[in-house]
Amino acid sequence: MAYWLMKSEPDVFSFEDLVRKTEKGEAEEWHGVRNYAARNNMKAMAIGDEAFFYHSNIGKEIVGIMKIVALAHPDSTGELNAKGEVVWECVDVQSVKPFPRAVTLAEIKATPELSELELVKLSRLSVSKVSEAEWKLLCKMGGL
DNA sequence: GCCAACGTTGGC
DNA sequence: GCCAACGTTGGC
Repeated sequence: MAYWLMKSEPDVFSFEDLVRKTEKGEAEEWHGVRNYAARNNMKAMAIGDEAFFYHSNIGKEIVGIMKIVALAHPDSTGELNAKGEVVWECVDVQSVKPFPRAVTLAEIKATPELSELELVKLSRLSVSKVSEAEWKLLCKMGGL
């Protein structure tokens, strides 16, 4: 079981949007990732892996937990290459639970134990890894 | 709105 | 295969 962190701009797709879909029994395709490192992380995901949902730009905070419900598959919004293949892939996710308290980027940066978090070190990576120790600490900071 | 970090592209 | 130019992301 691995842990991840995935970013979305909430005015495009927010955690609340994901909760609404999950309540209807639907899953969300995490489409639109156009970065190889992020794609490789998604290909490494297993069903049941959990991920933090981070609101970038607006909020800049971790707002909840989601889980991987489908392995990486071709991105339905992905462009085709010269051979007619879809280059980009993505996983499907559903919400698990919101954080009682959102954990802001400022708080994360102020926490020495989180100084190695990929969210901090590789700020432009939209799908990053989280270690088990980091995961537990962030859950605690989020009030879980 | 600016800028730093970083990925991608294209000329050589 | 190197590197400069350019585009994009995301924090401030």
